[in-house]
Amino acid sequence: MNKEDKIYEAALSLFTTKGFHGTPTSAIAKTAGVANGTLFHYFKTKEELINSLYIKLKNELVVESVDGVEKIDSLKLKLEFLWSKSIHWTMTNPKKMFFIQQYMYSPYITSSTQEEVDKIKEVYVDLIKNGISKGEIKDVPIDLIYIIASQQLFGMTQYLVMNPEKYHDSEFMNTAFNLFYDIIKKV
Amino acid sequence: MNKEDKIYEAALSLFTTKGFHGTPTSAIAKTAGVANGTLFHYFKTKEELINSLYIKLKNELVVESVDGVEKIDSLKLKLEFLWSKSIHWTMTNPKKMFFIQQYMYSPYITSSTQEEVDKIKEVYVDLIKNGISKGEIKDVPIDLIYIIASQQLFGMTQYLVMNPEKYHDSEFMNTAFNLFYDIIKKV
DNA sequence: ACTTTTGTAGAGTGATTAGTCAATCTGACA
DNA sequence: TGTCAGATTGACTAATCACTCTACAAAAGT
Repeated sequence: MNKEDKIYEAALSLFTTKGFHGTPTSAIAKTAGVANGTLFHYFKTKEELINSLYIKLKNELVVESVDGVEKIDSLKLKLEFLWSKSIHWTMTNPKKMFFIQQYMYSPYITSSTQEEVDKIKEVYVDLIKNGISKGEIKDVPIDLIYIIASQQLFGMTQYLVMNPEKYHDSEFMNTAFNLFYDIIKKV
Repeated sequence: MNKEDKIYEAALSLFTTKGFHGTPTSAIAKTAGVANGTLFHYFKTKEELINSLYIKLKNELVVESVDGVEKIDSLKLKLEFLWSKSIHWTMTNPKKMFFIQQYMYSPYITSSTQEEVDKIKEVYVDLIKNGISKGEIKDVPIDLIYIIASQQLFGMTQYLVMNPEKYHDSEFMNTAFNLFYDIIKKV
């Protein structure tokens, strides 16, 4: 693994366990197995590091979840696909999701980072718009649907991380998806 | 206002805007209008301050939301009461809710604080248990319902803080509550 | 082969910070 | 009035930290 990725990995692990202020850049460098100066070669400041990491992870989640969704026709199945892929990503990378949740609204994340990340979510917003116009999704403000759906997904992943055996209980997972789908589907 | 409360107020404001590491205790003291030493008279460490503040706010939210709910009979109305009171608290104290969301899963919050806060949520858990046994709430694990319901509430408050005019649109608020209730009610 | 760019190292530094401490103040109670 | 516990102050300190700087190594370009 190259040094940049090692730094990302070390930062992810330390930020989630000790917090931003609780992890000196020196500790990140040490954990990553690189010199102090190397860290600052790749990232101008500590803040740039956390922002880059955030963008990287958000991208990773979306890219991996979306891959293959275009082959599916029905909206419900599309949603189920995205939902379960997102959850799968979380279950294989719990730290990463934890990081996202922890820093999503933190003051270390700059507004320009937030803007960049907002672009990524377009995929989902388009899907929702489409669903609304076809009358399959409730006609409420898109922002609201989006926030609520993602919060709901976060809640579910939190539960699954705490109760991992449920993840392999397909009956449970089915109920779980419906818990998600019921909010947004038009009755 | 006494000095302890002034410190709480200053800490709330600074922590949410600058983050935990971004606010020196000296800044908290200065904003609160007290001497540096006074802060450490009331709170042994900076960490104790953030933990006390967290507990204080969580308590405030629950106490203010729950007040009066016992007079209501129907489960749905009880939930609507709690839901709208929680939202009302958030709309009148957006900073406080923001603080809670920001630090809920942060490493500065110790596990003993988390335990203390968990006790507070018993009121809600009892309500859910009751609803399940009466067949009014979906029969899924309580922890799951609780997490999902609270995440959903958080999502709604986020939306309302960003779109405050909707808070006074009673038709919207009705739809919004149903968005909440639909997840948990048995069909 | 030579030059330029990029990567890597780690000691060093100036600034900042959490927490201490000794001193003074306040007010309650005898 | 005198005593005492708690409140308040702010200067001080020991430690820490983000970031710089200089030097060298490796690659890439020409």
